Amino acid sequence: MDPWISSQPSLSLDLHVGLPTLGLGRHQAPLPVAALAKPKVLVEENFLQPLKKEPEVAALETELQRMSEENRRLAEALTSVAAKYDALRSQYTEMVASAAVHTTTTTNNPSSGSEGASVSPSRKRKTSETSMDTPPAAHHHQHLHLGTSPASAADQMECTSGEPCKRIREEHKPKVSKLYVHADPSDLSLVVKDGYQWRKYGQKVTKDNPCPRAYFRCSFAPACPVKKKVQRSADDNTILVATYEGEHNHVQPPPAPSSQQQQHDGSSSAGKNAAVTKLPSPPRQVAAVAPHHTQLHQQQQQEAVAAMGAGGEAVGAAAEMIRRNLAEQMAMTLTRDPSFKAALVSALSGRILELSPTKD
DNA sequence: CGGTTTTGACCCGCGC
DNA sequence: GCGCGGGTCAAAACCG
Repeated sequence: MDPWISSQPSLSLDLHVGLPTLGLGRHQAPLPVAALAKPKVLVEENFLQPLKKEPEVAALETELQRMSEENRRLAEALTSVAAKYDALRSQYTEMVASAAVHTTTTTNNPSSGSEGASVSPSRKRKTSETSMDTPPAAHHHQHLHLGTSPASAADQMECTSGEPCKRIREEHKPKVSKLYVHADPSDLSLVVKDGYQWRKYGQKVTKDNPCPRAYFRCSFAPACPVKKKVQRSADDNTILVATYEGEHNHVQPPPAPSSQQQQHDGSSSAGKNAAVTKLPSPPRQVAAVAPHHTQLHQQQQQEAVAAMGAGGEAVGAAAEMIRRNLAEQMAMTLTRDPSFKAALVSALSGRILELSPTKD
């Protein structure tokens, strides 16, 4: 999400009050020279101030620094969240529009009915991700809104669609999460950049989707149980659906040291998938649900703080990292917040009612 | 040369 | 029990 945030129009929330806190690190470089040149002057200047105000001013300055830094972070985070929300909303609107077209033309078997209609209706087994009974947009709605536990969302779908809730087996399945990534439709590779290193071990053409599904294993740690399935959405082939199973038992592999902008492409070690990195912009994360990411971001943040404490030139990068992770966590927290979800659902459902001309 | 991708074959669970 | 379909294996090919 990172580089495109900077390209977003500023919300002008950064008041720029006080000293440029993050610039302090950079300003510290020339400072020692001046300090060495005339350290006394600075002290004397302070002492020339009225004795009454001196501690107040110092305290205020400190407070101002802290506030401005906090303000800056919050502004960044807010910008990120707003941009994400905007992308998500536009994507959702697209899906709703396409789903409306599908549902008005065919009530059942919305996926063009080419393959699904030819087989018997009971030819549906696991209902792992795309069942043919419900409009595909419904799945997207579920995953967009119930990001944290799509498995339970699937359960809910199963129950609401009239079938018995026989999903007990999935209870003890590894954690399943889905990630929707906007990708170039001309790009045939099924690579989703998520910061981890993956090794492809299989590819299959599934029945309900003409696009093949790729199977990946985490190759960063040999014992890592996480698996990933990537497949293009049946309705919108510009969307890659990555399904994660399990949780990583290791930290996120560090980004390539030279190219910091590619930090989320852990699978770029192989030569061919460079096609994905050629995307004009980083893949827009339409709906991200990867619970394990939060921990890793926290860890990254701690590392960044540690790097910041070390000082030097890493301060800028560390601060950037902190802001980035802060924004990530805020977005994650928002998407996890039930009240936020409820508000989002109500807002979007209102939007649906507006978009759909007449249904009842 | 080591790691990754490709791809056909095989395994296994589920519905009938 | 059989067939279908998803998931995995493993050998060959590929790549840096």
